[in-house]
Amino acid sequence: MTAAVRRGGSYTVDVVLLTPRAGNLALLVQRDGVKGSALPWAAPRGTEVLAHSARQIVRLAAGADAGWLEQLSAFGGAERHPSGAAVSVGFVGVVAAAAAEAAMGQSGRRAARGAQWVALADVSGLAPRHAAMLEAAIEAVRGRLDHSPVAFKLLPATFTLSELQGTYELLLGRRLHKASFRRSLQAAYLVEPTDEWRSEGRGRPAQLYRYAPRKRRSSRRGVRFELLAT
Amino acid sequence: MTAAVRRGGSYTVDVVLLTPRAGNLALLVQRDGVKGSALPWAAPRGTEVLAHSARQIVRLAAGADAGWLEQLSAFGGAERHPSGAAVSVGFVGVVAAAAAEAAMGQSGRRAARGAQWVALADVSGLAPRHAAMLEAAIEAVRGRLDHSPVAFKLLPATFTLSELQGTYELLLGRRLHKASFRRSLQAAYLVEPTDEWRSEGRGRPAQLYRYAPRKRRSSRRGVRFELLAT
DNA sequence: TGACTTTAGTTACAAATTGCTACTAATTAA
DNA sequence: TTAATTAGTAGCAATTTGTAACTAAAGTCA
Repeated sequence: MTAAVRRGGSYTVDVVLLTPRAGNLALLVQRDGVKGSALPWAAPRGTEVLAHSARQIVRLAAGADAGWLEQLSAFGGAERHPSGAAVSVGFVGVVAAAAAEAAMGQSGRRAARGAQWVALADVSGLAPRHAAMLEAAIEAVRGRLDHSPVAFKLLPATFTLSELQGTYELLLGRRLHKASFRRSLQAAYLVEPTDEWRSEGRGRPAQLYRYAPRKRRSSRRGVRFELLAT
Repeated sequence: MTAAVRRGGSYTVDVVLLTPRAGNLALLVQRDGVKGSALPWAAPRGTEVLAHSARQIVRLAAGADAGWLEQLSAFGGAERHPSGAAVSVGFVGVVAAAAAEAAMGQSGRRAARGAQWVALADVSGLAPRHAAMLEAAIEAVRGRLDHSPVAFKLLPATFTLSELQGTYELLLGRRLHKASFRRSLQAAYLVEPTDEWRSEGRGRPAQLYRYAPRKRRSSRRGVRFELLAT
């Protein structure tokens, strides 16, 4: 694969794949021998649709499908890629906890050899370009949280509102207020209650909801200058 | 240039460059002979920093520097590029009206031959990949208007608040309310008044302002579900 | 001159949104 | 039973937003 890149001077597609794990975010890395970790990547030939390449990389490396997958941007220049490719197209994706676990389990292992989930805090030894992609990925997830169903794709088909809020807090890296969160959620018509309840140890049982967005118009509001001094 | 792309199987960098013109947005296109229009592009060799390539393309094609320039994403797959390249990295940029005019003028022409500004409504004959880039560029500008000083870079160094609001309206494609716009602007500490006033025909003269963002913390608010049903 | 038009800029207020505290509800543990 | 723990709701003060109506300073024209 590396040889193909060098010969053709082609490009690579690389994926930052995230999953929740023990209350934190974990990243899928490939560990080959003694060398550091790397994001899963490939060097597609010809005119394949970029998103297809990315989906294929996820399937091969994680042994599961990404619930959400979106392109970041292209990375090039001085920051080096493990393959030596001049340009790399980055993608971010998320995999639900259950799917990630299943593919890694001893029994039905479908993930690639050498692939493993590592807590974000413990990630080290990435090539410069991969480190840049990881940073861009976190920022992209936070920026698109309002407009993409990222959080919902990190959860199973039914979930409690506390789990949903916890996912938002995990991705945003800050706490949210319960009442405000639910009020905003209600106004957005994004979930509908099932008639199931889950009793998880102590405390009052929580009602399960499913993601079922109803059509509505986007609210056109005035401008909001979030622009900060450089 | 096309030959180089075919031989190396390399990538291209393409730029969607916009400027205000007669109350509308205009796009910089290259018209070569009878064939349709194309966005300005290049096929950098080796490990050049992508943003540098983009800046160079702007300078050569428009004969001026972009006031703001940001990467969109990579485009590949079935949508064809004029060069036949497998992947293209798109950029969006804006040029202030004055700079764009100066470079195109008969006297000090520094823009490339065949380059011309065309009103967005009149653009036609773009290759599929370039059409996709243009669409993505408009969306990107609207999405980043709150976080990037795009509008300010479209204006001269000093401007009236009505001109600034008009620029926002042009980019967003919808009207804004005067009092609300000014209130938000004030709260963001982005501009400061000069002691100059401009009298433009009839009506009360307007005070000139300059872009001078003051440091402030980004407001951390609760979540906002802008997510719409697909 | 003085009424009218045009554009700039401000004020004021009702309506909607938000942050937050304090409550009630339903369960397990002791 | 009582305490602890988690789910969910109510209500209210504070802030933000949409909007109409105002004042201000210029030009136009009878």
